[in-house]
Amino acid sequence: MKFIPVLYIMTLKSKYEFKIIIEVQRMMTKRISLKETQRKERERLILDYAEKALLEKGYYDMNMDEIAMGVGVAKGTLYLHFPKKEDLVYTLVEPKMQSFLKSVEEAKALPVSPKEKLEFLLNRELSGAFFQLLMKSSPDMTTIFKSREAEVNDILPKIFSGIHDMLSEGIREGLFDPELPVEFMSSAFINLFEPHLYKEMVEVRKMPLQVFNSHLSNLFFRGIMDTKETN
Amino acid sequence: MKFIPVLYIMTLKSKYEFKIIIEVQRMMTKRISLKETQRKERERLILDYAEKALLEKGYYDMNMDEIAMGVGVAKGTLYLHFPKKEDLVYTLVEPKMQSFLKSVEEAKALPVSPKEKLEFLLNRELSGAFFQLLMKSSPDMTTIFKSREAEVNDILPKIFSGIHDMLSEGIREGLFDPELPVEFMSSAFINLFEPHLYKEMVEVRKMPLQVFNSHLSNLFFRGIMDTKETN
Amino acid sequence: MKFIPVLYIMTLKSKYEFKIIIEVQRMMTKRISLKETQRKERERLILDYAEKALLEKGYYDMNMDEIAMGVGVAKGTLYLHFPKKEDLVYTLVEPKMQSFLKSVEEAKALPVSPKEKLEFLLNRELSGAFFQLLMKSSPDMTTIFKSREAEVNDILPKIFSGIHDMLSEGIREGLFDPELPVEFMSSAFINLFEPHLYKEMVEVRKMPLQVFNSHLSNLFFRGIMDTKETN
Amino acid sequence: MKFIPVLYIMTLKSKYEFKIIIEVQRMMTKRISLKETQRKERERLILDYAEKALLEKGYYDMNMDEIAMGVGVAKGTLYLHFPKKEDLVYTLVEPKMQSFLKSVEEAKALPVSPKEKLEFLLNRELSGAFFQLLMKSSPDMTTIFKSREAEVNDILPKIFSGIHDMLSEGIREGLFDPELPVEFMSSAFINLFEPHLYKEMVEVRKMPLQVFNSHLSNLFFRGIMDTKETN
DNA sequence: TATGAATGAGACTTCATTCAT
DNA sequence: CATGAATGAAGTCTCATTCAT
Repeated sequence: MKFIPVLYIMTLKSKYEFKIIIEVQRMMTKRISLKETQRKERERLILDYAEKALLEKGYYDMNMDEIAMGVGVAKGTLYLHFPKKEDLVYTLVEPKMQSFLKSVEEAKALPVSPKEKLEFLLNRELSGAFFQLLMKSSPDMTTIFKSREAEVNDILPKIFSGIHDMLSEGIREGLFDPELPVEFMSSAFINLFEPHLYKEMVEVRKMPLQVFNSHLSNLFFRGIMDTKETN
Repeated sequence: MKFIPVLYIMTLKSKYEFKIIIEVQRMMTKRISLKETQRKERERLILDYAEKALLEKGYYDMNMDEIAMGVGVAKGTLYLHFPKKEDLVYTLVEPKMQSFLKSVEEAKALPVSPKEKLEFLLNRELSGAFFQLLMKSSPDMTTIFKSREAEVNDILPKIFSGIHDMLSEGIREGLFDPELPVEFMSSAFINLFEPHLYKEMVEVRKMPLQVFNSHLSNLFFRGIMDTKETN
Repeated sequence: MKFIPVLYIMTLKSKYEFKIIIEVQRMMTKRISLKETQRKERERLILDYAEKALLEKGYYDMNMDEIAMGVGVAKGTLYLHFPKKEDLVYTLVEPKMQSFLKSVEEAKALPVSPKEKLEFLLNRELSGAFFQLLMKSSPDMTTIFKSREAEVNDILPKIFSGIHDMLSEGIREGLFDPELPVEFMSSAFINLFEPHLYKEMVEVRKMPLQVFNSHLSNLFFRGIMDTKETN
Repeated sequence: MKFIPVLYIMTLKSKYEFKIIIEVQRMMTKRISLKETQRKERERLILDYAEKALLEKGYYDMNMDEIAMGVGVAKGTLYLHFPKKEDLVYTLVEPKMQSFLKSVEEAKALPVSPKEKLEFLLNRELSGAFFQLLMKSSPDMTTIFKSREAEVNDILPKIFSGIHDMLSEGIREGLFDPELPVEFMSSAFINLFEPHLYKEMVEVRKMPLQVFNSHLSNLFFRGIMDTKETN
């Protein structure tokens, strides 16, 4: 059992003491909980809460106090897991970049056409992991990532070159317009993961994800298609 | 005993089932009570220092840096106790107003003559709590308390009307001069708490408080006495 | 003719220029206006405006910008007349103290009873010059006057001792209660000039000044009267 | 020509007769125009520097000290031009939104096909003013603009609906794929202004702007083209 | 190990005062 | 002389981070 006191006193005029306990129980208390498991779990909780906060408020408006309170741990505990605010955020972003990279590599390895490879990537990553790109795009993140330049520069270029390869392959196979520079295509492809369109269509207008994906994929592939092949 | 737990849950992750127990209790656990005691002590230290500073220098010339330094804590610590400078000062003034009001009400309830009621009030409050009136009188305070208008307007009018009532009672009973407007009397009575006279006589010239009080009370009651009654 | 541009632009969205001229004409353009006269006049305007501001807002909430704007001169011009904000305020207060002192001395010299002397003083100064005492009482002023200690200490003691003398005279003549310390009486007398009572009665409740004065004088003199004389 | 003189007289001494002349005129007097020019110039310098800082570091990492230093003025001077940090940034963003809106309206009014209208818009605004969208997209900006909600909500919806109209027109004329929701198209169109692609291609890889534009326009219009019309 | 009170650097902003025009 | 833009010291307040318990 764990206690999570979440307390926000608005204007306390009383001279008396009080203690508020919010008792949080897990849905299933399986008791397999070794210390390390607990640690991981808490880390998960922190990261989940932080992700939401980051997306909603941005790096600067999300503060450590709020996260500690939201997760139900002390601020000090946060710092046991993540020595810097920056670390917390980077820990959030890094696995998303890794997962994206993994998807890129899986896509590349598929025994299908380049177009289908890219569509696979789009389907796989659209719904969740394009997070990092949002992050990378925010000017804040640029600042934050400066201190992680080495690590970031290990992952992102691999992602870009993977995409680049699939697009080049498509050009070589006469599928994609050879007059469009590959870099242009790849940047535009990356842009598809940009969260605004997704948010607007899927979250606000409730367009089913599959429909959204198919529109997006149509838009892009028609756009880069080699139209001379139809002649 | 009165408990005011004000709970404001901001955004709790919802993967868990919540059971909320609001357990309100007096200081019992040693650990907590110790901390809480320390907290109170520190708050006392801050308030004491701030009161001195406020009286000596006024609201604007007293600055948070100086208070922090004087108390021996960091600036941030001050803000842990009092979110705004204003709050610090208001916390200083509010209990004095409350105490004054309480004394007024006690005085009113006494089964003695109006004159004795007012004398009781004078004796009770002269030595300490007339602070608020100094405050209210300074033009700064008027400005500062604008944001606390509601609270101030809850207390002060009660004080004034309480005094007004006792004076009216005295007039009806033929003790006080009916030709003096009650408002005049009550303003003059309030003026007795003005700290200059007190400071000069009691603090500077070391007049015993009781002597000071009796002079003051003499001065006032002779002043407002209905002299025609002797005819 | 003089131009006083008083301009407060709220949210200017226009890309165009504009100039606003407020032309202020004197009621009677006597053209006797030597430079020095103009200078004096402006100084008068500044002081008048500053006095109002000081009374309404206190020392810190009244700012030089506002005064300059209110008077219709540039901020720099203010500083030609008064090198420091402090100087401006002191220039405001000083003549009031002087005038008060003069009245005290006139009162003392009158060939009438001490009570009548003090009543003369009350009548003379109540309506205007008790200003300085308000000032002296505000904690701000204490700070400000620190830099003028020498000057202030030249005037105020004379005032107090003048009043002291008249009261002592009254005691010697058997008019005032010999059991009340003279210092107590004099402080209480000074307190009569405290502006709250005046404001409340005369300004808010529109009590005629003469009535107010007579009440005040009644209150005080009955209060300090030697009641044994009636025996 | 439009003049917006907004006059707010705060408390003018009333011993004088006033004649108020509101004389509105264009820059004529050399002196004033000189000063005004200087003012404008300095404001330009500040805005330029701030824009750079904002783009590089984001709202929170750009600080007023740094900008003042960078521009070579004192911090106070900054606040002479822009009362709040927010104002500085909004002043940066607002004209870009306005210019974009204007371009949208011009585009709509052109006597050409919807596709050509949108291409005109793309050509016109790509190189400079898509700034606002970057801004609007950053989570910070969402926060910042909360205080300007009214103003922002006056401009942005007009932009979106203008684009929406041109796209709908295109669908009606059988140019654009009727199976793609207009909202999808318009969001995708807006996305074209997203600065990453531009930066990468034009600024980093030095692709000529016209080439970049033509690629972009190709990509988009092929993407949304109604392909069934060729049948 | 977990806590949360304490810290203090640093951000924004104000305003008395100066000074070039 | 008069002006008012420019200055910068100083104040309030926030929040990432530390550390004694």
